[in-house]
Amino acid sequence: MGSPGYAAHSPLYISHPHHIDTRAAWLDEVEDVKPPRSLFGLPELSWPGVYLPCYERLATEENPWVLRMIGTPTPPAALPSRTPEPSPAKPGQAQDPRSEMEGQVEERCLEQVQTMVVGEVLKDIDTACKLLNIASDPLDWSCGDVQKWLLWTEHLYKLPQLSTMFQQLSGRDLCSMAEADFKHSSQFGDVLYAHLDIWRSAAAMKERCPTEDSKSAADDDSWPDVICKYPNQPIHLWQFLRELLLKPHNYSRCIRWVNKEKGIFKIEDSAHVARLWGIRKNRPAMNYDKLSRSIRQYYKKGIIRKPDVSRRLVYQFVNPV
DNA sequence: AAGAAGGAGGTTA
DNA sequence: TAACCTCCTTCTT
Repeated sequence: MGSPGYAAHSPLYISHPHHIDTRAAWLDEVEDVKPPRSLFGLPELSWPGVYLPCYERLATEENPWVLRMIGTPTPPAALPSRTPEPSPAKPGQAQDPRSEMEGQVEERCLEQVQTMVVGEVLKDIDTACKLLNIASDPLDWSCGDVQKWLLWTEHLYKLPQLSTMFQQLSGRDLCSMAEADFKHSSQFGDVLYAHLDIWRSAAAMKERCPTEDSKSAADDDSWPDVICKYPNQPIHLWQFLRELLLKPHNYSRCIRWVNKEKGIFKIEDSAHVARLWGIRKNRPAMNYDKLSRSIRQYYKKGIIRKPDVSRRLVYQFVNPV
């Protein structure tokens, strides 16, 4: 791994960059064990002992979907972490039917977890596509789309500036580059390659399972009708902010609900939110001064207002979700 | 210093 | 024409 602290090929890192340290520490604990990679770089499910604690560590208030997935946390002592797999029953030795059943249950649980993780990764990609107005398949990206994706990835995962190194490259050009090319391009080239790899895997998966994809898109009610029905219509700032708010496990570090029922939200990182908006609108000079001016234009229109008790960087949707 | 408020003119789809 | 974008001044935190 060329970049200290970054675990490439990990969807857990991809979706949860603020858990890098924890995950890195965890990886240190198990660095002698190298799981086989599957789709999205997930370890294969035949490797349960090390896999589960990872989700437990991700299960924070910022990752409610992980909490949903694992349900009641299993006490660490009960997890078979780093415990050798039970050895196969020797001929003539009676297999304990109870442990066999537990094994099957565990396997089913793990399959469900993997399905949900993959689903969440696909949703995250779907969200990014809609926010950026780009195709989900990197092969379809124009040079401009590549720049948008690079800028977005840089800012979302706090990577150093990478976009200047891939000027004039289309998505197809980017996909034709080997991991080594990425590594040579930048200190964080391997991280970027891992991100791209996940997008490509997702696109390949969508191609294989178009029905599942359309089903998940239909189930996702977090997008306003105006975006789903008119995908090429320009997104409004208020819609953009709302979509960031509806994806707290991705964007809570820059914008979060203070009171979702009342529609009150706080911009935690004004520069970051402005940058994301600037990427979306192809306005490199966007800053919070300009973004806030646009928000204030909503006062007269009755879309956003300041809450009754005015606070810095806190606004309120007039019509809450 | 950073943010809030709002006027005014410009740009884009 | 709407929805910003940009720049600006003045005031507040």
